Amino acid sequence: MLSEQELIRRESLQKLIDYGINPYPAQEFNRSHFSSEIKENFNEGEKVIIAGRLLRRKIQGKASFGVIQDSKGKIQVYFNRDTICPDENKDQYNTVFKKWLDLGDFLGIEGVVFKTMVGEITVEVQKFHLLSKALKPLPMPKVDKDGNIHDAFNDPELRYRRRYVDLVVNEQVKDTFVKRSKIMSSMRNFLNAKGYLEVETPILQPIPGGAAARPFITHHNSLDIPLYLRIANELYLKRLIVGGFEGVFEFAKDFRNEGMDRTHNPEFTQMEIYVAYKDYKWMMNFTEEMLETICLEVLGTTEVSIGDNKVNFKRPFKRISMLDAIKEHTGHDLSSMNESQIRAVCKELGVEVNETMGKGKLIDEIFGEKCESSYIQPTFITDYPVEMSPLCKKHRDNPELTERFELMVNGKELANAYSELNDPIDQKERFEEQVKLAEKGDDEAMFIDHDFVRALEYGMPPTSGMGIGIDRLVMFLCNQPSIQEVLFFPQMKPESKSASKKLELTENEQIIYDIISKRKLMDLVELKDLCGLSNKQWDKGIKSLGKQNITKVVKTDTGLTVEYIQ
RNA sequence: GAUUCGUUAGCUCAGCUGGUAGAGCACAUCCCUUUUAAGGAUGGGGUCCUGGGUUCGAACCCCAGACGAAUCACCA
Repeated sequence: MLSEQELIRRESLQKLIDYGINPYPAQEFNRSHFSSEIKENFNEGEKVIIAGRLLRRKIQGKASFGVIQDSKGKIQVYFNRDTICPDENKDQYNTVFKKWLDLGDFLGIEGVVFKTMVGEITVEVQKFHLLSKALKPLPMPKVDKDGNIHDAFNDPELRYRRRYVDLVVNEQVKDTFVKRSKIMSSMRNFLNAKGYLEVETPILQPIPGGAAARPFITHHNSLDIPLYLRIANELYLKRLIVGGFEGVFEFAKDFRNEGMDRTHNPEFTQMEIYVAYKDYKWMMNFTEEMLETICLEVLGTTEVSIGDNKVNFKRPFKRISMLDAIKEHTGHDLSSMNESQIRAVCKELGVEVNETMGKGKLIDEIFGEKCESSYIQPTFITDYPVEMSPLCKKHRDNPELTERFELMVNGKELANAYSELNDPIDQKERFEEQVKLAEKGDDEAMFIDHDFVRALEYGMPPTSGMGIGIDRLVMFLCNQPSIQEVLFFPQMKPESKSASKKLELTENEQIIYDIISKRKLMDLVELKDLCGLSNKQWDKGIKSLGKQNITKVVKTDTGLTVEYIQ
């Protein structure tokens, strides 16, 4: 069902066509300037050709002001009837411009730059060309002198579902995505400059490996096998290190079939990098250098506001081992405790645990509950328990720990890195432990990837690998509280199809219709009784019939009568 | 998954104790030649999220459902 405004626009469209104007012309439109160039280099009297969307229009008789928005911003345009129509025929202004154009249409404009009396840089239109007609009205937010936004288009659901509209009317949304793109190219440039190779590895994987997560599953018809959408690309990148590359990285879309909230989308982007002959200590230096460089390139500063916090990405970042972090925050030194002692600590601290958790998992729980959220400034948490990290080398000094770090920022994990496990026999055993977990019902335990073990058997040099969540990094650097704000098209439930046409009468309407269409005219109360419907059903039915112009309720001296309209 | 709040015109939102739905912007008609969110006059526009129920009467009360947001839980 079209709204009145949409119907009017379709009529205007037809009138334009009848008048001989093609509302969707094919040919290229050559511009001389972007809006920003005109404003940055004001040059009174300069002839310019611009193009964009008509976003505001104020008609005041023979003159009108408008605003054209192009990809670089907005600029005011001035339409004067006698400039546009120097001859007798004033159609171009009076009819084409005033009556048949609408807000949202794309126009090409040839004109001259000047400043209005109020001092705003403006293009006086000499000729305008319709480049594309818009049939739906855009929301029209306005900003007043005090910076208040009126009629803001700010319903998150509508904004995400119609991101194209969001981008047109909310400039700051565009800024976020421009920044996202800059962050990614800055990171890519940094990695390329270090001499590492950007690669692409399979998204459809027969064995989803490299992380603990539930995968999406699909099916390949001609092979007749299940395939999984990748949850990580770690195992493939490490195969490439086996193959002899010095360093490889990939910006990877990963997919995890888990809950959605403001920090989790089913598909998200991770950058993973693996560098031969390095360890996790080297990777810490590398990571902080990369992040500092990106901040300076994209923001011009290492200082970032994230919510109420000020975060500084200036090197060096704080480093602390997980056990030291726990000691610092709880006063408990777990380093020499056994499992039952740690379990007692959990109880004392009020950390919820269950019987299936081993020593490592207990330590991880304590850290997650008591420490994680307090690391606002970038901090490397190092040396995780071995059970939590089946792809990571055991610590050189302590076999219960691994050479692993996570980078915490604003109380959240941003990056995760290892000295990669390259002992094939150890790797196979760790996989087998995961299988035992799976048999116990852990639906996130890893599958055994025999080919990956085989690759390690051919020999992988010592390697350090790191994964960094791009969406989360963008959230931090753009100070956005939700992942949906940094994804163009966040996953959403499908729109309901309740808009399905209701041309036919409902059951209740049909009952009323059957009676009144034979009698043509009758008393309302009598009709209602004859129908035998409940009050609500009657009320809805008769109102709906009235709206569809099938019946009409007429008030008379004696009461109400219902009339059937042919 | 739990709790709370919300869903009314194209957009942003009012709508009291239940009594036939309102405003601003946008739209339409007319007037207006340099305006700064908003010039003037007039007018049109509604599945009050959906379905039931209570009631003489429901946008409003009750039940069920859909969708969304926030918080929490779970999860990287």
